[in-house]
Amino acid sequence: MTAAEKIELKRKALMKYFSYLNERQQQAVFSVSGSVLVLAGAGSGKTTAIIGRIVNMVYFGDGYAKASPNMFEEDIRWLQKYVDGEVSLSDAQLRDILAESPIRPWNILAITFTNKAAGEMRVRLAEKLGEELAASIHASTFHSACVRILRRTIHLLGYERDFTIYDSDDAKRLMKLCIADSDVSEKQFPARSVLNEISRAKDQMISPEMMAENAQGDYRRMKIAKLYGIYQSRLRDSNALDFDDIIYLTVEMFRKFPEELEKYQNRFRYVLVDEYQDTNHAQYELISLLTRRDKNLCVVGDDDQSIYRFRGATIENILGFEQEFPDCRVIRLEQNYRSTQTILDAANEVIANNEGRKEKRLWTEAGAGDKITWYKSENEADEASHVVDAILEHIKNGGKFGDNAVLYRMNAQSNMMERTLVRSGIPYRIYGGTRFYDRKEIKDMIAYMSIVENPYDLVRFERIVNEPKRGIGDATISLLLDIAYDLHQSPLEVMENAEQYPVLSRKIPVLKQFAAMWNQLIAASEDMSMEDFLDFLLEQTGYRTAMMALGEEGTFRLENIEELKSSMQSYKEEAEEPSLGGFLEEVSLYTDVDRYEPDADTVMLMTIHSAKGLEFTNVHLIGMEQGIFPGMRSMDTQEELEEERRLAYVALTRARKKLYLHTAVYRKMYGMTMQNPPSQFLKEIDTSLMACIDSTVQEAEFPAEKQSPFGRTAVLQKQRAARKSTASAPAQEYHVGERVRHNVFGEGTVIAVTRMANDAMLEVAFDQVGTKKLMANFAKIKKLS
DNA sequence: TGTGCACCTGTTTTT
DNA sequence: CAGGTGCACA
Repeated sequence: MTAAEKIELKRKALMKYFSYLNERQQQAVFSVSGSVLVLAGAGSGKTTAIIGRIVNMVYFGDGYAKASPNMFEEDIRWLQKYVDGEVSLSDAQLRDILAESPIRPWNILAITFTNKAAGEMRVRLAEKLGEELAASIHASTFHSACVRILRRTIHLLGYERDFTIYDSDDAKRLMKLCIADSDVSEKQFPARSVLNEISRAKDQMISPEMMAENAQGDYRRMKIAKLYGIYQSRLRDSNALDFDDIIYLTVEMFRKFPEELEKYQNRFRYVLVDEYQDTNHAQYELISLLTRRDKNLCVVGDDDQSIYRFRGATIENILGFEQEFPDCRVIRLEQNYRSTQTILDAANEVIANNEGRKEKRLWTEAGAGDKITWYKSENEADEASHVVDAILEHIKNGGKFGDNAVLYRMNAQSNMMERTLVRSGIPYRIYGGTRFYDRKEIKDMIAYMSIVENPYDLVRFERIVNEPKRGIGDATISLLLDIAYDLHQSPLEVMENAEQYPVLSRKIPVLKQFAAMWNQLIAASEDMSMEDFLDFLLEQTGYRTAMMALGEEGTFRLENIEELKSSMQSYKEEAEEPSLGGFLEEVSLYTDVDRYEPDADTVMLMTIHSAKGLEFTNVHLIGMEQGIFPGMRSMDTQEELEEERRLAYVALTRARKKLYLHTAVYRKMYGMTMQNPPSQFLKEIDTSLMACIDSTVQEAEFPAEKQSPFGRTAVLQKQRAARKSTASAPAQEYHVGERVRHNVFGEGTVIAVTRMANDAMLEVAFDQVGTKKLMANFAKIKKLS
């Protein structure tokens, strides 16, 4: 056997090992060294390929590209048998024969955007590689990776190691304080938009000084640069970082301290970045610094799914990758394992209208499948009941609620949908909106715990110093904060020494009292479990008493705080060295998508943005109208329109089997009724892929229809459909004791009838599923006579 | 300092 | 329509 043949044999064995992947995915798996761009279309088995790639690196190293012909005769025979399928070899045996300097797992850095994605990656790696090997692979988000680096090195930039992380709400509070102390008004410079500009600047690695320089002559930008400067110095005073700082400061630290960079280059010799289309410039810079020396960088992404431009993601990172890394390999994953060809055709057709993209065309072996359904409704109520109809139809055919997702462009659109689902007794969950950790009471608790950990945290201090009310008002707070800023002291110190500051004289007792409580909390935090400390805090601060006084609402809030305790418990179970500080850090980097439970058998409601990366058997896309999707503000520029189109592409490709598109002729928005034409994206889909169900009333528009022999009935049917999409008996006909049948819940007995405006609420004891409340006009129920 | 009412202004949000 | 904000007044 020649050397070339031996190498070939090794490669065949590797291909056999990874035969669960298609050819393109295998290419990605075997491209271990150098720079690699994987363009992974929606549903193309991207994650499977990434996991495979890491497994290959850890088990076999660069054994595919750099295979040596050195093998024992014995091994050759075994390998030949393995390739021919005559024998199966264990992972260990194969590694023995095939590995060429396998990569040590701790030399691999795998970066994702969400905690969920990172967690999933760790789980899947553990399945393939075993706990031990998987644990030493550094798989985390940009932000947690950088936080870890900064905990070690941030003192080089003059921050303390135990810095606090501010979320956007904290940042906004801080910015408001900055604006209040400057010579501009919040009217001209809303905190939100100033922060946005600062955020974009940090994405570009622009410092306050640089911004001021660039802004010469531009009044607005000069003022913003000034605010940026104040904001940064106050962050530093509070020993706090905002989300953008986490990346910005890491890059800055690496730029200023090459010896630190080198340490991390030695540690992370192989870097993999998922969702590369969503990276911003600073993140690009970070990756570029880390991989500058060894050049082992693999990025995976889909330019067509770049939907976070408004948050600073630059699609140019992925589009320009080949220019930045001229020797890179480009691998396209276009075979889709999720959707039907019909859905893919529609998605391909829509996205093909974009100019700035890398050509890709998704295909599948799954077959054409059902046509896409376009429901034309009269208004949003009608639209919602069409969705409900489709869901109930699916249930009737043996499907599950959890197979269905309702996706929309704006959170506000969920309202009518939610009401209609409630009335129909369909279980659902809404994702997005107010996150658990965004609830006021939770943030208050976090704030109390934060100032115990870090008394310099001015923003969290400001948040709770008068919550519950203690007679420390805005005027006092702002005086106190000014002193703290000027003396670089913590508000705790200022309060303890309140008598030294004449301006505070009238408030000395309350301030001293607060300081005493604060110190008491600090002491307690040191010798109590986290949960006990939370209870203690709730008592000492008077928060519990204040909540009790609020009645029902307060009870609800206290329940949420109780739930925070269970977060603490699960944190303690998972963390290596649990601490209050660690818990606070985890909480600050945690988001609601992490709470997504695909197993719950409920209909999922969410924005298209939050649906990215998820898949559902049936997707109901509501509000496919000009002005909503694409949104009013996105229709002016080509770039924004293309982003909306990518969003449409994401939405369409979420569906496995069935896709329902919905339009309504009239839609109430912001309290007024709008009349929007169907979305241009809908029109970009070939009509042959769609079946249209029209329940609008259009007599005036089609006078010809009236004259045809069937016209009258057609119009009548439409009118009936428009009025009510389900044929149910009028409310007044239901009485207690009557037997009814529900499409989903089966038969049952009416046990209560509550009359309402022009409907009635029924309580029905169903034989199989127990008692349900239904609106007589909306639920699909029928009297059994 | 705390409250209530008139006014205004509305995308999307992985960390 | 609805939540957030600013301002006037107690």
